Amino acid sequence: MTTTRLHRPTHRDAFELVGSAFENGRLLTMFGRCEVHYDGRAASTLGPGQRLVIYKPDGTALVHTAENREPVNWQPPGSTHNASVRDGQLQIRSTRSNPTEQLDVLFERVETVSAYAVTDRSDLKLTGSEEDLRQWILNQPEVIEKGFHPIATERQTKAGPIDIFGEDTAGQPVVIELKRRRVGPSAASQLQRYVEAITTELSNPATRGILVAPSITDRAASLLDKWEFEYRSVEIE
Amino acid sequence: MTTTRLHRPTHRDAFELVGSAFENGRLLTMFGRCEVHYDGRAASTLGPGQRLVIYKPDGTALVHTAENREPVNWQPPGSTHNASVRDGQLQIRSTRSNPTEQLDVLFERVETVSAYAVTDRSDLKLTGSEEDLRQWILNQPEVIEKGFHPIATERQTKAGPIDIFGEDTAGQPVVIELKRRRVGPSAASQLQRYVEAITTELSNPATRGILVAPSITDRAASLLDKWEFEYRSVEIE
DNA sequence: GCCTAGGTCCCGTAA
DNA sequence: TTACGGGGCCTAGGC
Repeated sequence: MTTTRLHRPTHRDAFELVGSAFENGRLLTMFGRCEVHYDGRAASTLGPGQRLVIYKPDGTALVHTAENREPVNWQPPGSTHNASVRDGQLQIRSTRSNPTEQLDVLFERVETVSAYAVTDRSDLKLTGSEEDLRQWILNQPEVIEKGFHPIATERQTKAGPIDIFGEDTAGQPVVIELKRRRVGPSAASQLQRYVEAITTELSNPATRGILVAPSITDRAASLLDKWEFEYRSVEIE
Repeated sequence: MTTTRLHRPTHRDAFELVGSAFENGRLLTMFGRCEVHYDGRAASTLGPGQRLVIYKPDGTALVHTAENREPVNWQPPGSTHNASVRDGQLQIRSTRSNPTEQLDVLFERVETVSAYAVTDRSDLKLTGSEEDLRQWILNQPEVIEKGFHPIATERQTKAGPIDIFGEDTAGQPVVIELKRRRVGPSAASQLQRYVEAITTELSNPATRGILVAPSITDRAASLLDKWEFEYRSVEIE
């Protein structure tokens, strides 16, 4: 029996199903009128209303309204769920530690509960990431400039790892920061921190910084200008 | 009739329900074996497996597996959903423009479909945000230092808006960057950009920068040190 | 529409 | 465990 469903159950019947779903590692969906209380890194309350609530076997909890991609409340994976019936409400509490957080969903009425056994899965294959852009550039370094010679990826510095580190035809060090989409000021600052670290480490003030991205905002461009860094427009494919 | 459900429907029956749910602004959940294809800012394929798929009346689409808080695939609000039956599969395509993106969910078998009418709602009240921290500091500016005098919040500069701008007892400008949680290098760089902008704008090299957060990483601390900025540890109550 | 930064960001990876 | 940066980030608020 892979799916168990109840329509407008009593709190006690819902409680039974929910409890066994938590025990048996089922994926659980609930729809009904509820209020939600969260306390942890922040704190929130959500007054009564109809929501779709999802509990996953990995400890995730999601409270969704009819709008937006983001859940209005949630608990990350690693939490533990616990159901109880009290004061005429079905309460489901999800707790975790580090940080200590607690999410309470109080159902006044449950419209539907469904428990699914998820056995069949496969993994996502995604292309177009920053990693793909890096490989594409390493395969044709001339898109940076003629004679550019990559030496290392993820080269460690005191400021963190550099996306691509290399040398130009004059043998000067080049720090490349890659972004797969349009960049703002933070990417320019990130590049600045890396160039600063390499300049210090190599005692070579001729170290160049190049920001590689499909496009760039005005403020980011003026930061690059100030620091005498360069920009290469590179579209991902 | 607020809820309509089908268990192991034919593709044609599911198609009917899905279509009317899209038309009538219902919140739709589906569970079944499907594959998923996405193309847009990136591109991805997800092989056959059992997933929970959610379609919202605002155009949101979510594909959830049994793990993680994040959907494995999705479409943001503003997309339009369209169902069809072809090649023995129930296909639901969600498209949007700017950027142009397309999400196809191909159901090989639908275990459950549910359509919910969501009429009852209320809004989230959240506390503990950076805005709350700002108000708390404005009410007692001495937590920054004795005699600190706030002048403006969100003060505009060429580099962007400053969280809190003020003066110290010596009448020197003070730029405050607030963070509600532990900060890393990016927050220090952000502060640096603002202090730089104010220093230039006021032609006052004595401009002070203060980072206010519950805690700080070593790299962030050494950046503050280099730029001669200060740090105040402030817990959000 | 773009820009900027916050977020209970989540998430993976490396130290 | 913490630190750091990517993300199809999403979302809100300005302009």
